[in-house]
Amino acid sequence: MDDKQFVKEIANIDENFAGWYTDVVTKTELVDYGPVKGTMVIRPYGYAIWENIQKELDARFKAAGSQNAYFPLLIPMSYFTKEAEHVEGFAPEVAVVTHAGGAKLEEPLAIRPTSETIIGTMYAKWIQSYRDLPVIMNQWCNVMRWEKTTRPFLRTSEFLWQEGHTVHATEEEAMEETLKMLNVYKEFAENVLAIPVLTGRKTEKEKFAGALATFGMEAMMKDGKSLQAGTSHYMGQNFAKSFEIKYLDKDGTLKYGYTTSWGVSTRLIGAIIMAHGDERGLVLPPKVAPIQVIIIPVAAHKGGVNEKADEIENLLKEQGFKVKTDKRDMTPGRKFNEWEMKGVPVRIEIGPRDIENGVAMVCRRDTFEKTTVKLTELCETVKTLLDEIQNNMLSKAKIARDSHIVEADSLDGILKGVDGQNFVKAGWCGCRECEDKIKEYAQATARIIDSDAKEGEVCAVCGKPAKHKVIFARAY
RNA sequence: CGGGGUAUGGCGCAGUUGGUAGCGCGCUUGUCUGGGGGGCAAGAGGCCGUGAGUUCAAGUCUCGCUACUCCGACCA
Repeated sequence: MDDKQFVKEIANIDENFAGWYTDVVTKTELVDYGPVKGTMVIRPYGYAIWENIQKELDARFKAAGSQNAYFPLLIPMSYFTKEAEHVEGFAPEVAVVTHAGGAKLEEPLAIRPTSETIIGTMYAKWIQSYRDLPVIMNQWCNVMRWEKTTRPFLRTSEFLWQEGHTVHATEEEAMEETLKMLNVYKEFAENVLAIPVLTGRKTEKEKFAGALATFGMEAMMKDGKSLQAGTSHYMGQNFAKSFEIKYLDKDGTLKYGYTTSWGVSTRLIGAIIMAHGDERGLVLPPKVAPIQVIIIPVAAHKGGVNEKADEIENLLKEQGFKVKTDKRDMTPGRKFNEWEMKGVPVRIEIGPRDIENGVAMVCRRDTFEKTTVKLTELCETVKTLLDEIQNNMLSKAKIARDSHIVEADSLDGILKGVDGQNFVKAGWCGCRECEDKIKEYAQATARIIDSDAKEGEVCAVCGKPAKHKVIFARAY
């Protein structure tokens, strides 16, 4: 399918959202498929988005007292068996190296699916005293999980992420850290990615293998499905006990630490695509867009057009904007469409007529609004426009999401809700059976525990008194 | 792991009752164009996934294999 056909076929993105997503991802040159099933090659345009995400997150982590470090890719299999729930949860999806150096290895090596085990082992060596706490480290790396079905960015065998791992002296402090990082993610998602998220505790069924509590942030995609966009786990002393992370406290007794971990991945790029994309392709929030302003010279064969475009480019670059001038020998219309598909927030068209009048055409990606701007006011306009687009994208997404949250008090109500592409808030008694019934009946899972139930509220499944109000949704 | 589908040029596809492959896009060259996916002209590019079988003859029919994909189950 060529691009022209593509645009036609995605005219109604809700019709086949998954297909729309896959096409956008490949056609905008974000990724290519790797030779190994389920792996993706992140191309420069896609990777640049990731770099922007990294930069913004890293600043936040450091402000929260975290330091970056790096731990090995290969983890001895025996490390995994130390924490029973953890190994049970991850064993099915761990890829294992059995041979190296031309011989079979004595002990198989796991390719990290997550690094709690190896980091825990190292922390145990490093931590002696309460004076060593807290330990707050983060690593940017790749991990591998052999999933059965994969989709670029959303679920790939190998993906890039950051994983923060912390150790604290007390339960309170560790829980505080868990929630603090969850809020860092929330603030980041909303202010940088322009994606509103719901945060809250996960149910037992949905929590991380080995954690005492998992908190997550869930974002609503354009088709009403939910995407888990980040998680923060409170491990209690589970891992500390398995890996002997102990410290000598002020009172002279040896105590186990309390650990947490938190992570977000390249899945966030998928979230951006599915939360903001429209029938013409990607729409990137200015704060993560690899190119914020694309300049398109029109009738460039005429004298002075390319020179003017260069002049504008340099002017904007001096102001710190990410700018590119597209001088390829193609018709302008074609370039318009291409850069729209790639989600560039602002487009500037400059041709002989404009130069004569001392103006340029400026078009914004989020609303397609096109205005004539005096060249002398261009920098100002672009600056305001980028801010406006960033804000508009968030408020648009918020309105879209809030209008798709409904309440239900029965299984049928939940089914009807998710069929209508909604998040459904419902009472839940807290038992696994009812949760499973909802999954079976409505293909919806508990995304987060929204709040404690009030007096008189009942479980939507069994009718017994509800423990919590939970957000149910179909999920990616 | 269960059920369905697909495999033909870089991409998307067509190929009739068997007769040695065609279309659109892209690509190359030239030219006119250029403010929303341009026009004209000339080109390049294919062991039809793979192994066997039926036949004078297989992209086409039969069987096996492999890969990919969709829907379930499983999961960030």
